[in-house]
Amino acid sequence: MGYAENPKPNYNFSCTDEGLDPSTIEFQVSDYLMLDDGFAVDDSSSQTMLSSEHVASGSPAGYSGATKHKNGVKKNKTEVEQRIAFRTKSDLEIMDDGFKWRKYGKKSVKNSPNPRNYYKCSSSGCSVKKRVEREREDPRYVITSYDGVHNHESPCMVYYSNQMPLMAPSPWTWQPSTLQSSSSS
DNA sequence: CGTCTTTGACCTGCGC
DNA sequence: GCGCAGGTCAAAGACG
Repeated sequence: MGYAENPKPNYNFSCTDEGLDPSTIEFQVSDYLMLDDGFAVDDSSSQTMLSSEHVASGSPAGYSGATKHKNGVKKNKTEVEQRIAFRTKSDLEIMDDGFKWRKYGKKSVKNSPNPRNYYKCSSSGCSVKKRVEREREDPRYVITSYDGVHNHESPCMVYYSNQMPLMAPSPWTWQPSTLQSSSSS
Protein backbone atom coordinates (compact mmCIF):
# COMPACT_ATOMS: atom_id res chain seq x y z
CA MET A 1 0.00 0.00 0.00
CA GLY A 2 2.98 2.14 0.47
CA TYR A 3 1.83 4.33 3.31
CA ALA A 4 -0.17 6.57 1.10
CA GLU A 5 -1.40 9.73 2.65
CA ASN A 6 -4.87 8.62 1.88
CA PRO A 7 -4.59 4.87 2.04
CA LYS A 8 -8.25 4.12 1.72
CA PRO A 9 -10.96 5.65 -0.40
CA ASN A 10 -13.17 5.89 2.61
CA TYR A 11 -10.66 8.02 4.40
CA ASN A 12 -12.80 10.95 3.52
CA PHE A 13 -11.34 13.00 6.26
CA SER A 14 -7.92 13.04 4.76
CA CYS A 15 -6.47 16.47 4.57
CA THR A 16 -4.42 15.42 1.63
CA ASP A 17 -7.21 14.21 -0.48
CA GLU A 18 -6.99 16.61 -3.33
CA GLY A 19 -10.38 15.71 -4.64
CA LEU A 20 -12.05 16.25 -1.36
CA ASP A 21 -14.60 18.91 -0.98
CA PRO A 22 -14.83 19.77 2.69
CA SER A 23 -18.35 20.94 2.28
CA THR A 24 -19.47 17.47 1.40
CA ILE A 25 -18.13 15.81 4.48
CA GLU A 26 -20.71 14.35 6.74
CA PHE A 27 -18.79 15.11 9.84
CA GLN A 28 -19.39 17.10 12.88
CA VAL A 29 -17.90 17.10 16.27
CA SER A 30 -20.89 16.77 18.43
CA ASP A 31 -19.15 16.29 21.69
CA TYR A 32 -15.75 16.09 23.12
CA LEU A 33 -14.30 14.94 26.33
CA MET A 34 -11.01 15.74 27.89
CA LEU A 35 -10.03 12.64 29.72
CA ASP A 36 -7.24 13.30 32.14
CA ASP A 37 -5.73 11.08 34.72
CA GLY A 38 -8.91 10.62 36.66
CA PHE A 39 -11.00 10.28 33.56
CA ALA A 40 -12.28 13.72 34.20
CA VAL A 41 -14.98 14.87 31.94
CA ASP A 42 -15.01 18.35 30.62
CA ASP A 43 -18.57 19.34 31.12
CA SER A 44 -18.13 22.79 29.73
CA SER A 45 -19.98 21.74 26.66
CA SER A 46 -23.53 22.89 26.62
CA GLN A 47 -24.39 20.10 24.26
CA THR A 48 -25.54 16.71 25.33
CA MET A 49 -22.77 15.38 27.41
CA LEU A 50 -21.34 11.97 27.28
CA SER A 51 -20.77 10.21 30.49
CA SER A 52 -17.63 8.26 31.10
CA GLU A 53 -19.71 5.17 30.76
CA HIS A 54 -20.55 6.19 27.26
CA VAL A 55 -16.96 6.59 26.35
CA ALA A 56 -15.92 3.46 28.09
CA SER A 57 -18.82 1.74 26.46
CA GLY A 58 -20.45 0.40 29.52
CA SER A 59 -17.40 -0.04 31.60
CA PRO A 60 -18.15 1.70 34.87
CA ALA A 61 -14.52 1.75 35.74
CA GLY A 62 -13.63 3.55 32.57
CA TYR A 63 -10.21 2.44 31.44
CA SER A 64 -10.03 -0.28 34.00
CA GLY A 65 -9.32 -2.87 31.43
CA ALA A 66 -6.08 -4.50 30.67
CA THR A 67 -3.61 -1.68 30.98
CA LYS A 68 -0.70 -3.91 30.39
CA HIS A 69 1.64 -5.17 27.79
CA LYS A 70 2.31 -8.74 27.05
CA ASN A 71 5.84 -8.44 28.33
CA GLY A 72 4.49 -7.55 31.70
CA VAL A 73 5.21 -3.87 31.54
CA LYS A 74 2.29 -2.27 33.18
CA LYS A 75 1.34 1.16 32.09
CA ASN A 76 1.55 3.40 35.05
CA LYS A 77 -1.36 5.68 35.57
CA THR A 78 0.91 8.68 35.56
CA GLU A 79 2.25 7.68 32.20
CA VAL A 80 -1.09 8.37 30.64
CA GLU A 81 -0.46 11.87 29.55
CA GLN A 82 -3.77 12.71 28.03
CA ARG A 83 -6.96 11.15 26.91
CA ILE A 84 -9.37 12.71 24.57
CA ALA A 85 -12.68 11.33 23.56
CA PHE A 86 -15.18 12.92 21.30
CA ARG A 87 -18.31 11.94 19.56
CA THR A 88 -18.81 12.60 15.92
CA LYS A 89 -21.79 12.24 13.73
CA SER A 90 -20.46 10.38 10.78
CA ASP A 91 -21.25 7.49 8.53
CA LEU A 92 -17.61 6.62 8.55
CA GLU A 93 -16.01 4.98 11.49
CA ILE A 94 -12.57 5.91 10.31
CA MET A 95 -11.81 9.56 10.06
CA ASP A 96 -8.42 10.63 8.94
CA ASP A 97 -7.26 13.17 11.49
CA GLY A 98 -3.98 13.74 9.79
CA PHE A 99 -2.17 10.87 11.42
CA LYS A 100 -1.63 7.43 10.09
CA TRP A 101 -3.16 4.67 12.16
CA ARG A 102 -2.62 0.97 12.16
CA LYS A 103 -5.45 -1.21 13.28
CA TYR A 104 -4.32 -3.81 15.78
CA GLY A 105 -7.48 -5.13 17.29
CA LYS A 106 -11.19 -5.40 17.16
CA LYS A 107 -13.33 -6.39 20.05
CA SER A 108 -17.00 -6.69 20.69
CA VAL A 109 -17.78 -5.12 23.99
CA LYS A 110 -20.49 -5.84 26.41
CA ASN A 111 -23.52 -3.57 26.46
CA SER A 112 -22.83 -2.60 22.92
CA PRO A 113 -23.84 -4.34 19.70
CA ASN A 114 -21.08 -2.56 17.86
CA PRO A 115 -17.49 -3.75 17.95
CA ARG A 116 -14.73 -1.56 19.20
CA ASN A 117 -11.73 -1.00 16.97
CA TYR A 118 -8.24 -0.38 18.27
CA TYR A 119 -5.67 1.63 16.41
CA LYS A 120 -2.08 2.61 17.03
CA CYS A 121 -0.25 5.49 15.50
CA SER A 122 1.85 3.96 12.77
CA SER A 123 4.58 6.51 13.23
CA SER A 124 7.66 4.90 14.70
CA GLY A 125 8.23 5.86 18.28
CA CYS A 126 4.74 7.17 18.74
CA SER A 127 2.59 5.05 21.03
CA VAL A 128 -0.64 6.97 20.76
CA LYS A 129 -3.65 4.72 20.61
CA LYS A 130 -7.11 5.30 19.38
CA ARG A 131 -10.34 3.48 19.98
CA VAL A 132 -13.27 3.82 17.69
CA GLU A 133 -16.74 2.53 18.28
CA ARG A 134 -20.25 3.40 17.36
CA GLU A 135 -22.48 4.73 20.01
CA ARG A 136 -24.74 2.10 21.35
CA GLU A 137 -27.85 4.22 21.54
CA ASP A 138 -27.31 6.11 18.33
CA PRO A 139 -25.20 4.29 15.73
CA ARG A 140 -25.06 7.45 13.71
CA TYR A 141 -22.50 8.71 16.18
CA VAL A 142 -18.98 7.47 16.42
CA ILE A 143 -17.07 7.68 19.66
CA THR A 144 -13.37 8.13 19.19
CA SER A 145 -11.02 7.94 22.14
CA TYR A 146 -7.40 8.98 21.89
CA ASP A 147 -4.91 7.71 24.39
CA GLY A 148 -1.72 9.66 24.72
CA VAL A 149 -0.12 12.49 22.85
CA HIS A 150 1.73 12.30 19.60
CA ASN A 151 5.43 12.97 19.87
CA HIS A 152 5.56 14.10 16.30
CA GLU A 153 3.82 16.53 14.06
CA SER A 154 0.85 15.50 12.07
CA PRO A 155 1.83 14.90 8.47
CA CYS A 156 -1.21 16.90 7.63
CA MET A 157 -0.20 19.87 9.69
CA VAL A 158 3.33 19.74 8.38
CA TYR A 159 2.10 19.62 4.88
CA TYR A 160 -0.15 22.55 5.45
CA SER A 161 2.19 24.38 7.74
CA ASN A 162 1.85 27.47 5.65
CA GLN A 163 -1.79 27.08 5.00
CA MET A 164 -5.00 27.02 6.85
CA PRO A 165 -5.97 23.50 7.78
CA LEU A 166 -8.63 22.34 5.43
CA MET A 167 -10.34 20.20 7.96
CA ALA A 168 -11.26 20.42 11.51
CA PRO A 169 -8.11 20.48 13.59
CA SER A 170 -6.97 17.30 15.13
CA PRO A 171 -7.65 16.90 18.82
CA TRP A 172 -4.00 17.52 19.49
CA THR A 173 -4.52 21.13 18.68
CA TRP A 174 -7.43 21.44 21.02
CA GLN A 175 -6.07 22.87 24.17
CA PRO A 176 -8.29 22.54 27.22
CA SER A 177 -8.22 26.28 27.70
CA THR A 178 -9.34 26.75 24.19
CA LEU A 179 -12.12 24.33 24.66
CA GLN A 180 -13.21 25.99 27.80
CA SER A 181 -13.23 29.45 26.33
CA SER A 182 -14.75 28.41 23.08
CA SER A 183 -17.54 26.48 24.64
CA SER A 184 -18.45 28.99 27.27
CA SER A 185 -20.35 31.70 25.57
C1' DC B 1 7.26 -6.86 -1.93
C1' DG B 2 5.84 -4.18 1.82
C1' DT B 3 2.17 -2.81 4.60
C1' DC B 4 -2.37 -3.21 6.49
C1' DT B 5 -6.52 -5.72 8.07
C1' DT B 6 -8.57 -9.53 10.13
C1' DT B 7 -9.25 -12.61 13.79
C1' DG B 8 -8.54 -15.89 17.38
C1' DA B 9 -5.88 -16.56 21.40
C1' DC B 10 -3.71 -14.90 25.30
C1' DC B 11 -2.98 -11.97 29.32
C1' DT B 12 -4.31 -9.06 33.09
C1' DG B 13 -7.39 -6.51 36.22
C1' DC B 14 -11.52 -6.39 38.70
C1' DG B 15 -15.76 -7.90 40.90
C1' DC B 16 -18.10 -11.43 43.29
C1' DG C 1 -10.11 -18.38 43.76
C1' DC C 2 -12.95 -18.06 39.70
C1' DG C 3 -15.12 -16.04 35.92
C1' DC C 4 -15.86 -12.10 33.09
C1' DA C 5 -14.55 -8.29 30.36
C1' DG C 6 -11.33 -5.51 28.08
C1' DG C 7 -6.87 -4.77 25.74
C1' DT C 8 -3.02 -6.58 23.05
C1' DC C 9 -0.38 -9.76 20.28
C1' DA C 10 0.78 -12.17 16.28
C1' DA C 11 0.04 -15.16 12.29
C1' DA C 12 -2.26 -15.39 7.98
C1' DG C 13 -4.34 -13.41 4.20
C1' DA C 14 -5.42 -9.35 1.27
C1' DC C 15 -4.27 -5.44 -1.25
C1' DG C 16 -1.84 -1.83 -4.00
